[in-house]
Amino acid sequence: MITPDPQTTRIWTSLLNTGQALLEGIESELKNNNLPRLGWYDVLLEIEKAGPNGIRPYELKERLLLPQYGLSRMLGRIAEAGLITREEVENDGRGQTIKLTPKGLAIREAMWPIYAEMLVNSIQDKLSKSEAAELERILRKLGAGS
Amino acid sequence: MITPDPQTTRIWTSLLNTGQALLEGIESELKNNNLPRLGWYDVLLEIEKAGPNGIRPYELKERLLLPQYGLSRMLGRIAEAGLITREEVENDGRGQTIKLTPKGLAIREAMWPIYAEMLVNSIQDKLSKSEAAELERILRKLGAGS
DNA sequence: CCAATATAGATGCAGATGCATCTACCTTGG
DNA sequence: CCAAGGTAGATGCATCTGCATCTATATTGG
Repeated sequence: MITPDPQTTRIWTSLLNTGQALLEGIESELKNNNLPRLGWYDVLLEIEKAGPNGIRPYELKERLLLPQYGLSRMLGRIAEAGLITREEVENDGRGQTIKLTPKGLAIREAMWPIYAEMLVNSIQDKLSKSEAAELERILRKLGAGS
Repeated sequence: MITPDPQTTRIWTSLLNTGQALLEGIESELKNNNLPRLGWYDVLLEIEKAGPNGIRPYELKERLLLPQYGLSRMLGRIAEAGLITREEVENDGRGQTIKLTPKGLAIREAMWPIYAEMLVNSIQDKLSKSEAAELERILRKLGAGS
């Protein structure tokens, strides 16, 4: 039977734990500042990047690799909070166009400094330049051709 | 304002994505084989390691770093599935002792080959020995003194 | 033109998680 | 001995996720 090297197991657990710990740290900082969860950040940013014409949910889904039902409900909650609007689409009766509201933009911008500071403190400051490069390279290898 | 190096952001996203992808891969393999989720594995293994005298939930909580309420409910579900028993404790009327049933042991053992194979395929085989060592070292640095 | 099929998005249901709180029991200081 | 505080574990509530399925519209092959 195939048995992984103990090192492999250690890598696996610390990969998962490290990611989780960082995530929880960021989430908790956001919550302390009465800001939405990190998941919203990516969505808001992606909508913002799409520009004033807005973006269709299915495009968001593809770009962010979110499951369709998850995105659908998240957009519902984000819209509920007044951070986006959902408009009907001209030539496709099934679809909708998502646009950022000023409030949505403001919230996204308010999240960034907190997010950024956590990234710097928890990752950047802990690694040398060469370690960072090495880590990036190895993670890319792990992700590739899964 | 503090702004992370783009490299830092890339590391963060691929750290999270890689971990998520591996996790989903393993979970999905387990599900394909009608086996429980990975979360149960750790719990079952820890109970198994505790030996025939069983283990108290609060010890499990400490060893696995699970939130108390999460563990409590998870033990409920695992017991429901007949994989563990919960007995009263002699000298502590508040507590209970968790023991693995034969079925619990069997399930844990059935999960391992699948888990193991995924670890080998998704991590071990993708990295050279030195990359693995380097990754382990760097992850440890990231986790330390958070 | 239209039946079959595909696509966009929503939703009912079950399971899981976080948070706060609750109950029951135990320990300790006066 | 007992009141106050601590510890073990459970649970109500809201939120979130996965899965399957549903509705509505669009596209396509005959």
